[in-house]
Amino acid sequence: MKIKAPRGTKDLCPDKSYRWQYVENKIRSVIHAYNYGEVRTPIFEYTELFQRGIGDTTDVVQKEMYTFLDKGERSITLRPEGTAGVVRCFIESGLVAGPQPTKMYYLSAPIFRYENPQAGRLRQHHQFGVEVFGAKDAAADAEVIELALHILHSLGVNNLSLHINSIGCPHCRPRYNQALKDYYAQRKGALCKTCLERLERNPLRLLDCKEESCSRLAREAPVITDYLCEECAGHFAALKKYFSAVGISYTVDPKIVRGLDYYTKTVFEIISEDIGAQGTVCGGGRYDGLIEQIGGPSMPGVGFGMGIERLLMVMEGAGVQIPRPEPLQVFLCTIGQPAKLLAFCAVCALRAAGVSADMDQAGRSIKAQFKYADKIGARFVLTIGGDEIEADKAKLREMATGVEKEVTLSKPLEWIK
RNA sequence: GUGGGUGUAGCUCAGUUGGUUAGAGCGCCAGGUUGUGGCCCUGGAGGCCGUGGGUUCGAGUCCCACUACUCACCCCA
Repeated sequence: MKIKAPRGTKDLCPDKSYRWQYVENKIRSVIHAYNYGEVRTPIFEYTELFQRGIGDTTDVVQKEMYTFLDKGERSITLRPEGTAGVVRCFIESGLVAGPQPTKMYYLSAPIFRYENPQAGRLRQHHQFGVEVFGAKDAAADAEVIELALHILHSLGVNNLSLHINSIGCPHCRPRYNQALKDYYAQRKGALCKTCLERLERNPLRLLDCKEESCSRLAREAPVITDYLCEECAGHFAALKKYFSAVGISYTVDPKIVRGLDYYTKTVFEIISEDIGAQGTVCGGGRYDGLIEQIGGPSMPGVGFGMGIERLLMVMEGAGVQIPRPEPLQVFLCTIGQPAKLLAFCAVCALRAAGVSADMDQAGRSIKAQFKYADKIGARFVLTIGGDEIEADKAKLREMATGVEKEVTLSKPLEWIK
């Protein structure tokens, strides 16, 4: 039985990794201007962190975590999202005592969820994400969303829509939940089975149901933005003002609820229509209670996660051309052992000077060496044999044109000019 | 966890109403004059036909189970 990669995981082979590097480089170059520093936290944490942070009753914590006991009987969990670990690090490292706000990002961080894989959904995926701690103004919400859009645009992705919502805070959300329950309680007959179950536990979820009868009810249901407290309503209004000030278009979508308990006030998703059913490329929002929840001071936070795999799918769908890496500059064909020694010295010298170079290591015929050089797309090929060694001259052949020029064998750095 | 689709060579796929040693193209390796790529020609390697049962004289082909991949629900990035 062949051993295969675990279900829901993907290898990234050399013929594709340049795409990831392109995205990563672009993200770094854009975020550089935003005053964010990179943070790298462990891919596993104590399980309790996620139970406290994400919420005990969420699907993620209840059925999607990779949790196990280590040899010291500690309950460990592979991180199912990025924010909790960064918050833990923020508190533990003492950054809480530094100047605020603190702005951090993580890039291509592996994320693990035990889900059933499908298009755009894996058991291990990778996220780019940002977190801003200690900024309560809606300017921070606006900044992270603008940052996400800026990065997407810089990657050539434009056919996306921004959906925003406010889900209130611990002061106003209970009132809305009650209103929802009252509304649905009078209409139980039209609800589907699962929605009847959701009614008590998480009424917000009913708004998202795809059943025809449920979604018809949802259209007439109370809207959360009508129930926001003064502070939350003001925050939401301020966010919209920032958007219109810089010309960001959005749709207010009361159906956006998010499945992580820590969100307050602003929540948003950036959605693509082109990559199948899992269209959310970027999602996030504000989490003003989380830092305190995890044992830090009472301090607001806002951030997002962006799925790298989905991002690449969107780029592919949009036909974005990603530049391929430079092919090998020089390949050395050799005949005989003395030529190999000489070639080895030459590739060392070329590489030391920053010129990519390689030589035959398979012990092949000259013809096969040329074929190989051709297949890997080498720009130049130079052949070394007895005659060349004796004369200290060799022909450097440009493969695309077939044009050859004579070079001095002992001076490899003069070959490529 | 639930449902649909699909599993034959590294890849894309053929394989007739079940019938003898399982095929093609591409790719890989090697040759086609002794030191030269792309085109062409020749040869080679590489498959327990996803796994396990069953029906049958005989199964890649029919039946069942399992498994993997895939799409979708749920949920999310």
